[in-house]
Amino acid sequence: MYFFTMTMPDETTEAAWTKLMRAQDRALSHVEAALKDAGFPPLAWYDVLLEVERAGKSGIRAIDLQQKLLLPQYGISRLLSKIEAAGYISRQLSAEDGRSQEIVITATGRQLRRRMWAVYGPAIEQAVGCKLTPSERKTLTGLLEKLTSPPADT
Amino acid sequence: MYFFTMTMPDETTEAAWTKLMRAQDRALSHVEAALKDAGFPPLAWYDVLLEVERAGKSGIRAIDLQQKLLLPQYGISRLLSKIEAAGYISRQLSAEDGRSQEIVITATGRQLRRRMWAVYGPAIEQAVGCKLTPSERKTLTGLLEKLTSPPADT
DNA sequence: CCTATTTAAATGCAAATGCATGTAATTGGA
DNA sequence: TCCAATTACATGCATTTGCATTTAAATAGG
Repeated sequence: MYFFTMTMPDETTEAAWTKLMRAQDRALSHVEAALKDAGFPPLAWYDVLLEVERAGKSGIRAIDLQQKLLLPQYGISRLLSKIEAAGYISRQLSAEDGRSQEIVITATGRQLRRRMWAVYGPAIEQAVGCKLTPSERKTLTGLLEKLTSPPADT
Repeated sequence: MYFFTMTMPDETTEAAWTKLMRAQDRALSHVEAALKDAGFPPLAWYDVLLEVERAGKSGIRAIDLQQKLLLPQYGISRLLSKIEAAGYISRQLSAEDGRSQEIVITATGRQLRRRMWAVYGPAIEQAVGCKLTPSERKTLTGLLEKLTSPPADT
């Protein structure tokens, strides 16, 4: 038999929670704004292009993208439609699985990704890199990593 | 005369950026899901109710809420409409400034905030508190605080 | 081999969001 | 005092998102 206490957070937890929300919002806003100012599509496009580019010639299935990018199924579906319509990727039916599709990056897609990185990279540097020392960045990464660890059950 | 280098992020910066995005997404999703599962409105409602409650009898102006919560002007405007329609706050015209309104929490609003906290608190504890030691939480908070510091110009 | 279940992806519809603009009150010159 | 600029807030419209459902293909069980 178990007693389980629905423990309330202490001040250090509340503070960490709040700062996490604020810091992420700030950093993300900065990056999204930089992309938009430069006339580029949203960050999500970059993430897709990067993964699809990494997948190489054989491409990647939508469902695998979905898992990598942690987006809902309909989110990926519609995102791919837009990126395809813009000519940066192509979707071709999978030979093995008729339900599936292989997504491949196009030449202009590769180009767009590269040009976006020229804005995205410095924006990350401004939002995160230059605010912390290398050792602080490692510490931060380690602590955030712990937060991402599998949720304690129930 | 200045030379300015658009520096690219190193691996530690990229890692910190990525983890920040992931960890925040995880934590926020967990909390939002907990609230939704319990039949409560989104987190933003809580934030509003808390600030309005803190403001006490005299209330708080929409624009002050806007600054505290870092939401766009139209976001606050519509959010307040919904929360008011649900009966948790009341908006009354300001005596001093005819453009402005004083927002005050209602009894049921106070009650809702308290009931939400019973879910929100433990959810934060699960998402953040129990994953880190108190000293780690303090370190994390400090590092995130640095990220929120004013942006380096241009 | 045939049907029930599961899986991959698309989509209709309603709600939420972003952007630009509108309205009304206040402030700040000249 | 009068009018232009600013400030506080609301809202129309287009886009995006979330949810539930649909379609079509693959798999599993008998």
